[in-house]
Amino acid sequence: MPRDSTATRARILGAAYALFYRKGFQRASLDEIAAKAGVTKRTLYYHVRSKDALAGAMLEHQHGFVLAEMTRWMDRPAATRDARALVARLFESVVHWVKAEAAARRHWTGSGFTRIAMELADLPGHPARLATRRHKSALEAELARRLAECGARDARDAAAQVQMLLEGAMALTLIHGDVRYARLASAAARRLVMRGRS
Amino acid sequence: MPRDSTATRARILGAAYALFYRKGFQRASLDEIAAKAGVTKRTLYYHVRSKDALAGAMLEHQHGFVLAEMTRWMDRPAATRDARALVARLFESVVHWVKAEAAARRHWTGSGFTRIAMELADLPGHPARLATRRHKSALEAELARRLAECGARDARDAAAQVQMLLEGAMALTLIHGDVRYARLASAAARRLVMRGRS
DNA sequence: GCGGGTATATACACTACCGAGTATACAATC
DNA sequence: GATTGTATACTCGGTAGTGTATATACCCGC
Repeated sequence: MPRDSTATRARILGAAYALFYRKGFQRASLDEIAAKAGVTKRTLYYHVRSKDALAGAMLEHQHGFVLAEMTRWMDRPAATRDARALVARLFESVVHWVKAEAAARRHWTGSGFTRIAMELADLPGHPARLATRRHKSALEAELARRLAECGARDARDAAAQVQMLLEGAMALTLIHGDVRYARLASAAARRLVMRGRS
Repeated sequence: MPRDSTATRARILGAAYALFYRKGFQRASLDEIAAKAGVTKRTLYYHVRSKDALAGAMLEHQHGFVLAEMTRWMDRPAATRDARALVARLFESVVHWVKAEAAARRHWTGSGFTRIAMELADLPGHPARLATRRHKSALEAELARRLAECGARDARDAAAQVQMLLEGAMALTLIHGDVRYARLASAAARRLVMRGRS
C-alpha cells in the first residue's frame, strides 16, 4: 500500500462531493473532480469503478456528516423535552445554512441528496438513488425516535410530515431564493407536532 | 409562412417536455427531441435559439396545462367552500397521478419544474429557472386566493405551507417510490388549514 | 388574377469539442 | 520483487451548434 491510499480516497470523495453538489451529477466532470482532488483521472479510476459508483460512494460518505450535523443541532437541552423546540431547532439549522451561503455570496442550493435523486429520477436503481433512500430513511427514523422521546403523538407519522416540510422548504427556498419559506415551514411543523384534536 | 409553423413549434415543445421530463435537462439530447418531434435539428434551431431557451419555452408552455389541471381538481363544489376539502382534492390529484404512472409500469418522477430547478441549482438566471419561479408563484397565488375564499385563516401563509407539503410529498414519493407520503402530507395540510389556536 | 420576389421554414451534412473510460508504463512501500 | 498506487497519453462516442441549399406560402405591382 504505497503512499496513503485512504487519504487519497478521502480527497477524491471530498472533491466529488464539492463538484457534484455545485454542478449536479451530469455536469460535474471526472476531469474536474480529479483535478480538484489533486489526482489524475487514472488514479481516480483506481479507487472507483465508474462515475455512477463514485456518486453513490460520495453520498454514503456524506451521510455520516449530515446526520452528525443534524444531531448537533437537535441536542439542545430544551429540544430533548419539547417536540416544538425540537423541530424549531431543525428548521433553524436550515435558516442558518441559507444565511451562511448568502454571506459567502453564494446561492443556497438545498440538499445534495435530494437534488441528485431528482436529476436521476428515471434511474431508481442507481447507486446514488439507493444512498439517498438510505439517507432520508435514517434521518426520518432518527427524527421519529426523538419525537417519540418528547412524547409527541403519532411520532412516526409526524416525523414523515416534518421531513416533508423540510424538503418542501428546501425546494422553495432554492426556487425563490427566499428564506421566508424556511420560517413558514418551521411554524407549520411546530403546529403539527402540537398536541391537539386530530 | 410556409407549412404550419405554429403546429411545428407545438410539436417541438411537446417533444421537449416529454424528453426533458423523462431524462432531465442535461441528459435529454436535442437530437432525440428533434427526432421525437419529427423534425431535423436544423429546423429545431430555427424555432429556438438554444437548448437553454428551449427548456424555458417548454416550461412556459407547460405552465398553462398544469394550472388548468390543478384548477380542474379544485373546482369541486365542496372544495370551494371548505378549505380542508380544497387541500384534500389537491393531494388526491397527486395520489391519482402517482397511481396512474404505476399502472403504466412507470415510476412517478414528480414535478418537471422542480426537477429542472434542482438540476440547474447553480444557475439562478437560467430561462428554465425563471419559468419555474413564475410557475410556482402562480400556483401559490391561486391557492392563496382559493383558501381566502374559503375563509381560511392567514390564507397567504397557509398557501405557502401547503405548497411546501406538496413539494415535500413529491420529493419523498420520488425518493422512496411510496404513495404513503402523499397521504400523510394531505393529513398534515388539512390540519394546517383548520381553524384553531395559533 | 398572376408572375415574381421575399420572408419564412425545412433538410442534409458537417464541425468542434468535451467527457467517460482505458492501455501501458512507472513509482513507492513492504 | 511483488503488490499496490499514480502518471502520461490515448480512444471513441455523443452532443450542442452551424454553413449551405432548397422548398413553401404570402404579397405586390401590374
